[in-house]
Amino acid sequence: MLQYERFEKIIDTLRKQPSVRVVDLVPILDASESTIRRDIAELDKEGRLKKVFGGAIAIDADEDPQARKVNVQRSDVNAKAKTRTDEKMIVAAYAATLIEKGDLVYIDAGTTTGSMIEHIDCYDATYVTNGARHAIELAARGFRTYLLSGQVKASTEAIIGYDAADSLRKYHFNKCFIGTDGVDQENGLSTSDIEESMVKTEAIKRSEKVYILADSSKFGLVASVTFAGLEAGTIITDRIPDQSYQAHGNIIELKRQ
Amino acid sequence: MLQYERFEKIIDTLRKQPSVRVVDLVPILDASESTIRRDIAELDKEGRLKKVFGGAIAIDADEDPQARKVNVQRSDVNAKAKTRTDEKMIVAAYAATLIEKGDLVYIDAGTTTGSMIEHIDCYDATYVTNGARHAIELAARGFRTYLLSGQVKASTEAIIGYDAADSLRKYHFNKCFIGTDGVDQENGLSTSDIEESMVKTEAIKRSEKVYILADSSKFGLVASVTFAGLEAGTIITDRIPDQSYQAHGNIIELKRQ
DNA sequence: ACCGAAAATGATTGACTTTGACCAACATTG
DNA sequence: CAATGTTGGTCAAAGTCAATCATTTTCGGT
Repeated sequence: MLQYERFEKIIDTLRKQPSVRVVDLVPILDASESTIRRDIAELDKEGRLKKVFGGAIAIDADEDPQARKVNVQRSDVNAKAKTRTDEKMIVAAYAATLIEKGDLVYIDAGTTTGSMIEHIDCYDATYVTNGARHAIELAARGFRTYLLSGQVKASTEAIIGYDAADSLRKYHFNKCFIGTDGVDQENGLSTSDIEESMVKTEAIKRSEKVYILADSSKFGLVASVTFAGLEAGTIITDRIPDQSYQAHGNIIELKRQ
Repeated sequence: MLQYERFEKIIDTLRKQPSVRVVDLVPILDASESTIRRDIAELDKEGRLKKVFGGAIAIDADEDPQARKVNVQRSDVNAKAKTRTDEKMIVAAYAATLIEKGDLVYIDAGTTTGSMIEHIDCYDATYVTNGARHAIELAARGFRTYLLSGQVKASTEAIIGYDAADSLRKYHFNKCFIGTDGVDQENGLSTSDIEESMVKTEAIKRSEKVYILADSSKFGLVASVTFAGLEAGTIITDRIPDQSYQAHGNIIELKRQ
């Protein structure tokens, strides 16, 4: 392994935990204690971590690193939630009205779909979601709520991966509401996480009616992984920025210019 | 554990409670009294806490330093007016130290097990839980976290019922940490919700080592549904109120009378 | 492709630091 | 005042460190 790789792995480890011991790094880096000590000494000299007896601690030691980490990740979610609030809310509020008596509904994790929850008023329906926080809110509001199993992704509080996609297989939804990071003519609907995309794809496959929630800022964007084509469902948006998308015909534009 | 980690944990403990005794820190830090005394002496020298006879007290930054001095004089660790939360915290903090490298750990939903999370420092382990809030917190702190599938109970934010118990069946845990509403000689371990009890029973069945977290107030109580006998696992408590329980032999009592 | 210098690595070692156990002295409680 | 809990000092054991050296890898020059 390259010295550079070890440096990155050490720094990366200290991003995930406040401190690390030399001996704990041995199996991670597959290098001798001597080498790791030299690495830590070098990184300390560069000011990228603080060397202490027995190991190293992440820089900015004054702060409580645990609290800091939680705050950082929470603010990830919060920051995204605050951007384009109005547009998202218009989209979310309309989507919520589509839920009808007796529906089995899937609600994708994400900020836009999360905004739906406060607008939902159909108690004679069952809700399934992969958003841990969504599930808590839905249950607190008295809706019959089910959560998927699987790994929890910290930044979005979503259940993702193979396990989550697999636990979707028992359901046959009437309607599903899916968020997206990008809507593009050529590349369809895309998201930044491949494990999230697996869940979205599976949910779409298992639903009679598919609604994609995308505020106008998402058009023209392409994220890492395409999880479906534009024709996969009905796109709900506040405004279509580019008329060429209308050729698809399955777009609901809420705020006509 | 690095000296730095102990420092942080001591300071962290003092953020949650105004004072702490040396002997109470032993199970939390998994270090000897000698070491903890040295740590407290060092932290006192750095001005991050105030060393007093028997333990340490927090230095409240918001307070007027003059007033603080008065408090220092008056405040006596040995005049312990501990609340129930303190007892839960002692139990939870100790339980967290039991998690080791490579473990596959199950953490039951509930407040006592929830208190464990802030004390967990083993990043080389995998965590499975049926607590939606627990999963969010664990993931936010950077732990590899999995959530069970199933219905979400609003009042406890727990995933419960047949589906949850079923989704446990794929796992084989090294350790599980289970909360309980009652610990009784005759009626064993009990909880108030039959659907929660199903999950607890299944988790216990699927774990090599079983830890029951029960602060001293739980002894002698019987809730609606028994989910296991007293012999099902090791009971961790702050204090055993009735010596007759010691006949079972698998009880860890953290706070000697 | 081959060579030799330079750099990186892993093992070893003696010095140094930290830790836990012990204990006699001291403080607190009832 | 007796019983109990706490303290700081000492010591041996365990853990960690930096320095050193032999070996391996990398790299530039031929």
